[in-house]
Amino acid sequence: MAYHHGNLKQALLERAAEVIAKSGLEGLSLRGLARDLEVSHAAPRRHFPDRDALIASLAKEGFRRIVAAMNAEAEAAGPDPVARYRALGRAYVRFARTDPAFFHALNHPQVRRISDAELRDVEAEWFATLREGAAEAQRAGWHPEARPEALVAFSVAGAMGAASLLSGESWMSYFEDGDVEALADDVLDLIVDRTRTTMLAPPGEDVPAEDDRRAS
Amino acid sequence: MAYHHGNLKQALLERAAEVIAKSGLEGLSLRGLARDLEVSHAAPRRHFPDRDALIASLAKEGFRRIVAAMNAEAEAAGPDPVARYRALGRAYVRFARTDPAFFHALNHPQVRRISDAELRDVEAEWFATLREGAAEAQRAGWHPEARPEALVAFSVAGAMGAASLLSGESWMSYFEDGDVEALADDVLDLIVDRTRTTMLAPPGEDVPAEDDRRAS
DNA sequence: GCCAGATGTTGTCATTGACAACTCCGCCCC
DNA sequence: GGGGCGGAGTTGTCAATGACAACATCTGGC
Repeated sequence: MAYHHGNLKQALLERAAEVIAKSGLEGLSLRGLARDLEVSHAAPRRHFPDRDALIASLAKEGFRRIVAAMNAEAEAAGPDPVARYRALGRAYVRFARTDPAFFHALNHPQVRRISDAELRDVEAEWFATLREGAAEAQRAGWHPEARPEALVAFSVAGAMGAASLLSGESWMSYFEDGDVEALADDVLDLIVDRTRTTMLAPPGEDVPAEDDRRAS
Repeated sequence: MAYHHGNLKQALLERAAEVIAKSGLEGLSLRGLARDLEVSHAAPRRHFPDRDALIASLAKEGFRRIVAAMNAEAEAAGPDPVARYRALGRAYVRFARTDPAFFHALNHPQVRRISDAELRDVEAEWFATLREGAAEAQRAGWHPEARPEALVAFSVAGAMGAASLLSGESWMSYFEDGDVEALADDVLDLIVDRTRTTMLAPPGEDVPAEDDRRAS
C-alpha cells in the first residue's frame, strides 16, 4: 500500500480538477499532480500517456456532465419545446457559473485542439443536443421565418457567449448589477424571445398541462 | 548592424503574430522568436520583461484594431442607431473570421488573466463601445422592454459567441452550409432582430440616406 | 572623443514533459 | 503453493523553456 497508490488514476483526475479550479488549465502540470499525490514524477504516465490525454479525459467527463445536466433540465421543464429549449441554455449557463474555471478549461483552445475521437464525440453530442432543442422549438413555432442552420448557430453562439460572459469574474466586473442570476435569466429571455413564436405561450413561464396537448 | 537588430521590438511582435496564426498562443515561445529572428535567446527580454508582457502588447494592439474596425463600420453604417449597432457586431465577427488564431488568442484565458492596466483599459473600451451601441439602439426603439444591463450582456454574449463560433474550423465543421458569410449575417439578424423595434425600419437593410437625416 | 545607457550575448538554474530502464507487488494459473 | 507475468511506480535522463545575472558592444549626446 506504500508502493501502490491503489486508485491513482481517479485521484489524478480529481486533483487535476482542483488545480484547474484554483489555477486554471495553465497551472496544471503532471509533475505537480504527482507531487500533490506523493507519487513519483513519472507515475501519472502509467495512466495517461501525456498531459493532453489527462486533459482530454477530464474534458470528456465535463462535456458528459453538461449534456446530462442539459437533458435533465429539459426534462424537468415539461413538454413545451420552447421551454425545454430554454432549459437547455439555462443548464449550460448554470454549469458554467457553478465551476467557472472548469468550464473555461473545457473551451480552452488547447482542449479544442486535442485530437481525441471520444472527446470529439461528446462534443458533437453536446452540439447535437442544442441543435435538436432549437429544431424542436422552431417546429413548435419559434422563429418560423429563420433558416434552421442559422437558428442553430444563433443558439450555440448565444449559449457559449452567455456562459463565457456570466461565468468568472473577468467580465462580470463590467456590470454594476450584483444579481447575476437575474441577469442570466434576462439574457436567456432575450435569446429565446417568446414573442417570436407564432403560437404564443400563455404569459409567464406557464405551459399547457400534459393532458391538454392533444386538445390544442 | 550585426550586433544591433535595429528594430527588434517590432520584429518580435510581427513574428509573434505569425507564430500565433500558425501554432496558436501555446506555440509561442520567447526563445523560438529569438531563433526565428536570429538573435540570442535573451534578447527579447530587453524589450519585454517576460512572455506575458509580449502577449499583453500584442493583445492591446489587437483590441485597438478591433475597436477601430467596429467604429469605422458603425460610421459607414449611417445614422440609424440600430444599423450602427448591428455594424459593431458585424465588424467584430469579421475581425474574428479574418484572423481566427489571433482572435482566439485575444480571448485566451491566459490573456484574460494578465494584469496589465493598459490591457484592461482597451478591453474596457471595447466593452464600452458595444455598451454604447446597444444603449443607443435601445433609445432608438430596439427592445424597449428590456433592462439596459441585460441588453448589454445579451449583446456582448452574442458578439463573443458568434465570433467564437464562426471563426476557425473547429465549430464550423458542424454546419453543412458552406457559406459562412451568409450564416454570420443570419445570426446577426437574429441577434439584432429588427422586428423588436417600436419604430420599424424600412424592409431590408435600407437606411435613410444621409441627406434625409434632418428631414426625419 | 568619451561615457552612459540602451541593446545583445553568454552562462546558468529550476521547472516541465517525455521517455527508458528498472523495481516492486499482487494475482492468475498450473 | 509457488512461479511468473503484467500492471503500477520509481529513478534517471534529456531537451525545451522562462527567468535571471553578468558581461559585451554599440550609439548618441555632451
